[in-house]
Order: sequence, then C-alpha cells, then structure tokens
Amino acid sequence: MPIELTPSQALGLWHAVSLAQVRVDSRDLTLRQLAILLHIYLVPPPHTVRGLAATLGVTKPVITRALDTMGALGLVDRVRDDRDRRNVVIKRTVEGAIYLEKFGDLIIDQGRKQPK
Amino acid sequence: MPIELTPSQALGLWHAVSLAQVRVDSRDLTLRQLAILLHIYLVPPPHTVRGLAATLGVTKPVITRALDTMGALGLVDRVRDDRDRRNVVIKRTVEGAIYLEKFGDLIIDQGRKQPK
DNA sequence: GCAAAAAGAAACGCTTGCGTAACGATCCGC
DNA sequence: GCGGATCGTTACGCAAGCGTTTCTTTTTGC
Repeated sequence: MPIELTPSQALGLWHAVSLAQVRVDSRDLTLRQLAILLHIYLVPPPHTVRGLAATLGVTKPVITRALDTMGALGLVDRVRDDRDRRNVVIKRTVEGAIYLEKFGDLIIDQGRKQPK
Repeated sequence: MPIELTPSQALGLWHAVSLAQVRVDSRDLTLRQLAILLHIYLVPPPHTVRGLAATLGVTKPVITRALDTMGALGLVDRVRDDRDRRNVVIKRTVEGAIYLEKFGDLIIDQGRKQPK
C-alpha cells in the first residue's frame, strides 16, 4: 500500500517537518548525515564504509567524517570486523534508535496536522 | 484529510527521499536552508529576514547567509521594500519554483514506492 | 530636527565539511 | 611469503556555516 500524496501535501509535509526539526534540535545534521543514519537503521546489516559510500554515491572520506560526527553524538558506533580486519562494521546505538524514533514521531505528527 | 503514516512508513519515506536527493543533487542544502526555502514558497508573502529568523528560532545573520547562498544558486531573490526601506522582501524565482517542483515530485515518487 | 530604535548586512574568529591524494593495515593469488 | 589489491583513515588546502558583535541605513517619537 503505497503512500499517495499531492504535490501540496508532499512539500507541506516536508516544510512542517523541517521547520519543527530546526526549532527542536540544535544538532543540525546535514542531509547526507541523515541519509546515512536512516540507511544504517532501516537496511539490514552489515554496513561498511565502502558500502555506504557506494550507496550514497559519495567518496569514502565523506562517510568516515559523517561517522566521526555522528559517533561523537552517540548516534552510531564502529567496530572492526574480526573476519576481515580491513573492514569496519557500523553498529546502531540505543541513542540513535531513540533519535530516529522521535524523528519518526515528528513526521507522523506533522502528517496528521497537514490540511486537505 | 490528514496524512496517516506508520512509523515504518514515515522513516522509510524520509530515508528514500534523502537518499534520492543526495544522489541526484550535488547542491547539499542544509536542513535550515531547506526549511527557509520551503517557507518562502509555501507561506504567503511578504517574507523578511527578521520574520524568517523568528519563525525558525535562529539569529538574523543565519538568514542573511542562507539567502546569500541560495541567492547565488538562483533559488531566491532579494528586493528592498520601498515602503519601508529598512526592510528587504524575499522574492521567489522561477528556478526556485522548479527546484521545489522537482523535489515534490521526488517525494511523491518515493511515497508511491514505499512498501506496505 | 534629533536622539533612540529597528532592519539588515558585514566583520571577526572559530568549527565543520568538502575533494583529492597519500597512508598504514590487512587480505588474496600464486 | 610476497607483490598487488582492498579497506578505512588521515593530511591538506579550501569553502561554507556558525554566534557574537559592530556598522549603515532608515524610520519613529517627541
């Protein structure tokens, strides 16, 4: 069952959520960081730096830096892969799950408030 | 008629749209910039620096800089208000309208592709 | 008129992100 | 084992964003 939106609803929803998020949270994640975070939490593991870079169509240092930032915020964690010690496996954290849960609630709330 | 979303749909939609936008567009607008842009195009004018700053809960220079950046990208325009020449009225542009139109289409497309 | 207030921009130092290129560590083929 | 490939990180110079403060222009109150 897909989500059917009118253009006005689509942009209205994005507007309301962006505005609410800007006002609520001083942590100003970039679009890329948010995309990475959502990908880690919504797509089955394992996740590697290389895989994420390919998925987003960006270079590896971009991923490394995003993980640095979000790691410092406690939203993700990194662990060496013992089966191939060149790899780093990106792990979810409790704090990250809570962050996205709140973000999801915000989307749902703003969706309910959309007119028409 | 509000938009009713499950948590999985809400985050899934955001995930898909963020990912698609990152891949499609190298212009990496911050969440704040996007919020400003959407506000200008979705809320009836006039829009001023001061008003936007209050709406987003940020300082005026943040708005000035965002308008500098998006102005350089052709997404918005600035015009002095002749009735009160201290004010600057923020104007929409054709290019900005096209940008948001494409963005809306992207949201609608990704909404249609959402499972469940 | 003229001081005070208001709006927006500019200046300042700082932080963070970028792309490219180089680097150590590890694995693989032979 | 050893040369080459692969993975993630680090280094570099640069651009852009931030908050605070200061400045310029314009309006307002008296």
